[in-house]
Amino acid sequence: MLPVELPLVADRHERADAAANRARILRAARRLLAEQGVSAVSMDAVAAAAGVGKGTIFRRFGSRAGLTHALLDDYMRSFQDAILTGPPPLGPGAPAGDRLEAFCLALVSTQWTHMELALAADPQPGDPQAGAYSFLLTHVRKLVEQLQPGADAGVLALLILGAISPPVLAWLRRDVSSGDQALADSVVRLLRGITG
Amino acid sequence: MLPVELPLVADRHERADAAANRARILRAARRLLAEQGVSAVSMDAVAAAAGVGKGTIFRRFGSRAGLTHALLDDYMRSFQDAILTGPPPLGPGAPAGDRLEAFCLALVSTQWTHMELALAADPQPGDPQAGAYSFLLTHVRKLVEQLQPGADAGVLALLILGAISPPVLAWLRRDVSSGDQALADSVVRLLRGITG
DNA sequence: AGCAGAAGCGGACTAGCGGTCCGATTGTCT
DNA sequence: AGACAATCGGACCGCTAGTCCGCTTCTGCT
Repeated sequence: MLPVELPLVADRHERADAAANRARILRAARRLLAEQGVSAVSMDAVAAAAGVGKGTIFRRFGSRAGLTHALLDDYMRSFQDAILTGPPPLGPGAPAGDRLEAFCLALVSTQWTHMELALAADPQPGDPQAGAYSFLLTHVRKLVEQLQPGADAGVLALLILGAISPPVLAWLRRDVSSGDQALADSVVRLLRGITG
Repeated sequence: MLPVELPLVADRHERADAAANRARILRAARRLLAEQGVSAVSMDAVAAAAGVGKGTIFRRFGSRAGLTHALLDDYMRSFQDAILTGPPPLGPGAPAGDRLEAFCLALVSTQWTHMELALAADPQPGDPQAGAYSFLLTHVRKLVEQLQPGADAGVLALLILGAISPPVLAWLRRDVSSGDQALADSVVRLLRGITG
């Protein structure tokens, strides 16, 4: 399940104006998302902010989900790198329990930082765009397989990712007045059932 | 946080035709949801299926969220009763750990049965309609407080409910080929970090 | 350099959504 | 029976994601 070859990385021969427009679209979308929140990121709004026609966006990214996915790639790629080749405990080399804990805390932290984007990109069941998500899922499943050989690792992995999914974090940020430390403690505590 | 007085239970004097229409709307919505899935339940579709005008639905239920909430009340009410006054371990009387486990398994089972509805009613952060959800949250929080006095129970409760949230279950049903028993085992295993 | 054809572009257009509004209708109480 | 308020229906609004196609612009070849 290696890097999944995230799409749209540049066709062999992309025209210069097309490349420039893609960059402008991504920049505009990111700015809108950061400044006005997810509800402000309609395709029309992005097109207007980027100074291109709506057709251009759809030609480039296919759909709203495709654009979201492209935005996600940025920091997901570095997250994947940290897991696959970075230093322990996030990267290889540490015991599975430590890696699982580090992974969950890092994912929480990343999603917390990019909350608006994480919410927008939260994959719905059946979403064929779920490539990045399935990378996370596979990683967790492998760690759980080592930690709990008798369990159904696929199911457990899904439960774990659900516990720290973007909607949950968004609820937390809104309605629960707890520090980051309380959140980290809680995640670790919940994982103790798995990490042993 | 008692039963939250679920709304729309019948005004003091509701005209007979209005009551009949409300029943027809709910019946039609339930049928559409079961037969065609959540994406088929637009307000226009419900109106057509119920044989009433769209205005009637909005007069009755206020909004799409209100209608969803009304649909939810049905089985949520009995679920609340089972928790507040039913026999242990779901109801009062059993140790907190057993109650938490029983609660989670029962919630999974209920949502599994009413998957389409549960998905449609899954509250978004900041949703003022989240009354039924906040009942569940409070219940879990209280149990966690007993089990883990040192922890931030509010945060943990949210994480636990996130792990068995409707989107997670929907993913499971779609993409993971595991029996119900594997799911129950996994839930119990994850909770072991909390139940001790 | 110039040209031809492909690639890209923009924005009018469509279908469908949740939600509003108000003239016409209907039930209810006296 | 009659009057009045509650209720109804569906046209209408603003908005969305996504499509389509005539026009423009870039680029590789000669």
